Amino acid sequence: MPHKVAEMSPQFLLVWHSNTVSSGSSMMQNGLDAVPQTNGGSLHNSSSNSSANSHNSSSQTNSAGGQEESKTNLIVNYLPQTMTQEEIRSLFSSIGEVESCKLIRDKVTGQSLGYGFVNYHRPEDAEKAINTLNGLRLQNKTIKVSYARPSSEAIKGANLYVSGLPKNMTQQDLENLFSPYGRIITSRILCDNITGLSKGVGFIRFDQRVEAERAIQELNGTIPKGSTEPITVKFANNPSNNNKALPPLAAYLTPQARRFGGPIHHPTGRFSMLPGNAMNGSGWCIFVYNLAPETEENVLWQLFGPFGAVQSVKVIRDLQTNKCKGFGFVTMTNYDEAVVAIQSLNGYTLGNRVLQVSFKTNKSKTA
DNA sequence: CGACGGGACGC
DNA sequence: CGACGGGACGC
Repeated sequence: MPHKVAEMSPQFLLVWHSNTVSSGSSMMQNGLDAVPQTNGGSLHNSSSNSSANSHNSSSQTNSAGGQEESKTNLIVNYLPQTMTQEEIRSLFSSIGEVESCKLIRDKVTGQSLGYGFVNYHRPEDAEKAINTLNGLRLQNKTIKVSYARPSSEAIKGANLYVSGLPKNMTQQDLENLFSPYGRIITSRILCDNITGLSKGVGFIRFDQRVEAERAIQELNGTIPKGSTEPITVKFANNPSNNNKALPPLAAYLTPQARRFGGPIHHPTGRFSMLPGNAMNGSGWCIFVYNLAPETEENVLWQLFGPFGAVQSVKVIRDLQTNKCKGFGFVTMTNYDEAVVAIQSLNGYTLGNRVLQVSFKTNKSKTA
């Protein structure tokens, strides 16, 4: 059983909080908050969605369309904005051989739409990817990994916006209210950021458009049991027709600069501890020492992902035993984020081992 | 105590 | 009144 981050000492579990899209700037000044890990050894954020329930093996009974659901094809949601297709491939390849990988980008701007597809050769790898990568924190996001449904027109536009909910209604209450009308993919109740109290507004995403339509017909204007106010149920706004803060021209006049996270700050001459060959042109290589023999790549993703853009991770194994030789490497895109990760994770207790984390040096057995 | 990979230009 | 953290089906 591989170690999970959640099993580590809680006081060391650091999570990156930032509202800014990672642009490689002054991230060191921003706060790192210690996050008390609720026990359980799982990073899965089951409170924010319900898809796990919907994708049990029992749900493989085909729904109306009669389409067989793929057991190798995954949809990945809530990806960090800067994450590239190759980084996604790198992440999912840590589980097993990936057949194909596709990050969905805006057709005109080229910006990531924050989701993509990963298809494995083997169903067991897809299952393992869900078990180990769903809920993984990467930068300021918590990714979601679930089986992709067969693509069809029937599943599009099935997201509902619900308002007028009683303030004491829970996510589970909301699901109970809507579940008679179809298979719920995600649900959410919006809460005030400060008070944490419900805003009486939520979202329900159904599997099928027709399910959403029927829920509107049946529930819009009705008064939930125990409430006095009728709820409004309608289709959610389409994010592509966003009326958000004007996405000014400048934003996609220089998409390249953003894609690569902005200028890299070379520490040359300004610091006594030079990373030296830690920088390999497209990232900063970090050495992680004192990993347990059973360590798998996903552990490194869990450790470093919250601190910023991770390009790749590697657990070094003995060729005969296939056990980790006690160390590994992580390549991060941005120097500032790498520094914070090193400062935060060096000395971190993983299991019963104290990690040593630093920029990679030149040391090697043959040199 | 221990400690820094490995694929591999090839169109 | 309200619009997610977060553009969910191949952009």
